[in-house]
Amino acid sequence: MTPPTERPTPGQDADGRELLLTAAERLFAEESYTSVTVAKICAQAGMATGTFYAWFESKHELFVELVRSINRDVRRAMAVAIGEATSRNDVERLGFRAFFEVMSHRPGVYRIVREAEFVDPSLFREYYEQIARGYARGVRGFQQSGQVDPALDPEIVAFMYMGVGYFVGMRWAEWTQGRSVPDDVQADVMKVLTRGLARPED
Amino acid sequence: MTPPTERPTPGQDADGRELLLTAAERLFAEESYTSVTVAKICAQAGMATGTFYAWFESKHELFVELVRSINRDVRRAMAVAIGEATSRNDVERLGFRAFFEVMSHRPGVYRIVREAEFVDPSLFREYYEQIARGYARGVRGFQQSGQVDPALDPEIVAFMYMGVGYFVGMRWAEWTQGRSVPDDVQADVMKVLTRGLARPED
DNA sequence: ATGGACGATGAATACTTATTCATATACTCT
DNA sequence: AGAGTATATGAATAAGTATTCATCGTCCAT
Repeated sequence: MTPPTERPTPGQDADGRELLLTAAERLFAEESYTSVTVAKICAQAGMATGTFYAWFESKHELFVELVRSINRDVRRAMAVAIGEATSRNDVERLGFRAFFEVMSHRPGVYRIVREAEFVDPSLFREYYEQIARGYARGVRGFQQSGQVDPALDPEIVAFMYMGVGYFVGMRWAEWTQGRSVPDDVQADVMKVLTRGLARPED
Repeated sequence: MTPPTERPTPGQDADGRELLLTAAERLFAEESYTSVTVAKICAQAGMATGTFYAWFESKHELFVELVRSINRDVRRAMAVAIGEATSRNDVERLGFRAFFEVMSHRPGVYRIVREAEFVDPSLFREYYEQIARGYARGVRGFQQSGQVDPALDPEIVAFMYMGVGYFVGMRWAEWTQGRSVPDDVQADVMKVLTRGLARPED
């Protein structure tokens, strides 16, 4: 009824929201939205079922926040990895590597993003459209500096990037035991994209 | 209230399974597995709830059969479209076009395939691994005939194809009103893949 | 006619699960 | 110590839904 304090206590005050989000991530990474019950999340977080509603309005609200926080983490990890790099080759290589690394180190985290399509379709679109805008901006820059064929539509290229990352990540970071995308797989992906997007005359 | 007998589907014995599968496809294309109830499927198919279990063991069994039949349909449509074509350019162009056409003409059908990941994960993997094997075989052939860089791993290329088809199809065949992938989008996709997979010396 | 096979029916069952609420605990300030 | 506040508890509630079952129609071979 009374919503919890607007801003979580600044320190590491074992915020109930954080606790629940962490517990939920672990569970949603393995099981579907439907089969992960509020009771299970609370058990995993070490609290009673009713406490859930002191921190979240509903199971759905927690899921939305979880997806948004994953989005932030992935974007930040890629931005940090890319750092000051500016050449297309470096940016692409470091970006893909960071993306695959998140998928490997937080197993199943991307499964959650995928399931968002069925839990909250507009959230799912929001997620990918935001990422696509960022990629398209990058592509446009490379077109201006002559590193990408200017005849290509940046949005199409962005969706191609995402599709490749999604499927290759799913296959090698999630479907295999090693749970990390091997270097030679990344190398082949880079090779195809490097040649595929280059200006024709090169 | 209901006509005397269930209307015999033209040309076939009025198989309850077919009726239910068709009704279910329409519903699953729009709503999630959870929110499509057995009662709704039966209402859509024009039969009473209990009748469902005369034709299927469970809601889950119907879903599995639906995904398998979509898989067959997609593969057949692509095979028919490709026909006798043998050049890489024709095979790719016709294959992608056929795939996007299925997504456009049976709106939401691919949503069902995607949701399979959460309803029955092994079914989902089975689906994509089967398709990947087919694509990889094709890629290997093109490598032998010198139309694809022989240094690339066919399985990696297959997953890249699938990722691109998946995301581009989702964005242009499902997220837009027109609900069909425009020719210039297909052209850009083809351009990138054609160059990206070609042998380096070309 | 008639028996019975094959479906069809839809109310009843059995179970699951999100959410609420009356109550308890812990901690802070005076 | 006592009042006040924030958070925790977990049993009870309410709603939803897959599946079952006793019963009913329709058709066809005898």
